[in-house]
Amino acid sequence: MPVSSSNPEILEIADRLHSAAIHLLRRVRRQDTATGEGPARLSALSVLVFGGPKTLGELAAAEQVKPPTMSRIVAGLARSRLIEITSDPQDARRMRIRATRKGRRLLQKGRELRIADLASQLEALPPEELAKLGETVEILQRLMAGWH
Amino acid sequence: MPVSSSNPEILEIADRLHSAAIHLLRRVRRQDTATGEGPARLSALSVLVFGGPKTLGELAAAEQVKPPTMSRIVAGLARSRLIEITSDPQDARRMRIRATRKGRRLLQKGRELRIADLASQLEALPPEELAKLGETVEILQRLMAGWH
DNA sequence: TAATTTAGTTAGCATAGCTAACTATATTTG
DNA sequence: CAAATATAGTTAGCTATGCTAACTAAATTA
Repeated sequence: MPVSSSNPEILEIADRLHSAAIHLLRRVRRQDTATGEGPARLSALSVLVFGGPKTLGELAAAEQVKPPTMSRIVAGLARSRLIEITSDPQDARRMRIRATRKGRRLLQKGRELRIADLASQLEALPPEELAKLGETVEILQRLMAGWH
Repeated sequence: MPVSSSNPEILEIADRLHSAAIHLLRRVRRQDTATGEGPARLSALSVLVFGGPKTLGELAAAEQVKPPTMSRIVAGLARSRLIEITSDPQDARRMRIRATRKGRRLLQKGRELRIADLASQLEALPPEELAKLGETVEILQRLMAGWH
């Protein structure tokens, strides 16, 4: 299916959606400095907290990075005691990586800062626009659940 | 107004919106490798293409990075002939930085790849949901225009 | 004119991405 | 069953991107 066949209206919406996502994340990312961890570590930790224990390879795939990159991210998280590593008894090559209580707490705190910042901005919207936003985001989430 | 007073409904919407933005950008970013330039350079170039010529300090502020960081990003873009640097005749300390034709072409190409990818995914939506998405994104854009 | 402020650079550090080459463990196959 | 192959992760070494501290040069202020 050639993408160039998209009609101009869809391209216009895609363009605005793309731009909105960029500006939104640029804004909320400013809260992350408070956690003391870099973006790659926070993102990997989030996968572990919300997706449960993973091997290094699974984590790398989820984050769309190569294994050597994830290897160092995991090393950093382990050094900060945010994750725990055990070896798989079925396969000694694999590592079992999971978030520690400290890791879950730190991620939760960082998340709350981002969400609270965003929510405080959304408060400026009139109720009916807010409701519409909520419905639309659900549409988007359902759509994106089928991606990859 | 303390953010912690946001009602749970707004927090829920903020959370979903945040998550949707993350997954959307993670998806479209995969197109960027085709440009041969890194994310910081593409983003700075985008500011120049859509916002017109800037000084280094203005660029750094727009990208929310410190001047030394932008200094190297600009050096990289100049080495690839994507931008052009002249000195301000009014103030010899300032640099006037602008995108070259090559820079505009490269940015446009990368943008098209992202937008086309996103648009092709949006085609799966029924027309009325697509229309609703378009309206909601406009609401978001108006809201975010007043941020910062 | 001298002091201060402003714009940008340089040096040096940490994080985050990659590929190529390696080790160690599993699996497959002759 | 032993040898070949495949798989999981690490190490080494490169580039890019973020920072702070300390610097140069130019403009402004006292």
